[in-house]
Amino acid sequence: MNEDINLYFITKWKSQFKKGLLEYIILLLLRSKPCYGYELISEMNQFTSLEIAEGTIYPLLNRLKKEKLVTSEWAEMDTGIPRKYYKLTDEGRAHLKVMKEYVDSLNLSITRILESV
Amino acid sequence: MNEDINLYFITKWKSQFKKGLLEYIILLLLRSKPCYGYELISEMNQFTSLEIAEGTIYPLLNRLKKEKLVTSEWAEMDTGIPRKYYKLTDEGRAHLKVMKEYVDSLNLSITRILESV
DNA sequence: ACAAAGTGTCTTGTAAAACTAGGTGTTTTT
DNA sequence: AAAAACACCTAGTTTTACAAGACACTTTGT
Repeated sequence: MNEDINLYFITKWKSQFKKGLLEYIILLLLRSKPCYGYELISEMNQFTSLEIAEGTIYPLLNRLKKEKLVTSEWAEMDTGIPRKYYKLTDEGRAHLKVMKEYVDSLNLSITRILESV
Repeated sequence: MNEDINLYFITKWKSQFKKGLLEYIILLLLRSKPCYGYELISEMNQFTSLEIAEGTIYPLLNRLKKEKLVTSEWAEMDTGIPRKYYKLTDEGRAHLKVMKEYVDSLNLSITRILESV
């Protein structure tokens, strides 16, 4: 059935498809509670089929912090390694709202294309 | 209401968000009938809020052609400038199917996050 | 008749982000 | 004691959207 599928193309495409989506999902995951980086990776694995590398998430979180969409705070644990918790700011919440509207409108557009074309 | 929104961030994010999505939508638009580049730009404007530049679509179409997901053919017009029509191949259709499944599954994931987190 | 806007394709160079492939150190499991 | 999992980070590579052009023909407005 899928003998014609160029996996190299699909893999590359998936990687490109992630761009922007990842930022959106991270902010979405931070909506209800602060999370630390490693935790976000496992939440991502739990909720989606997206595999996110550590080399991806830490620069991404730093970007969000620089843009003031999140703040970060070290948390000493009773046991285990200290964790850096990231928390959504009011500004981040406002941006997330705009992003959600954009994503929703595009989804609607795609539905329209699927139905009419 | 939106005085806190960093438009530079949103613009950059939207551009990143397009990556991969654009390839998907172009293939989607080619499902039912061959189109030429300029036509795809206007269809894109008609169906979505995505603005696609000419400098974006022609390299993209060439990429799809190199991957054999589309073929192209010049068409002389009775009047007007010749057009290069792009047509989805069987291979392209198969890839589109895989891509649609991926997009759908991610949409489901996002819905799950929105509902549960 | 002439200018402007629209139609149509294409190229070059730049910016942004995911990923690979590392590094560091701690804690838990085997 | 060794291996795996936990937890953070960085540098360099690859890919792609986009800006800013070039080129050429056709239609519209004055």
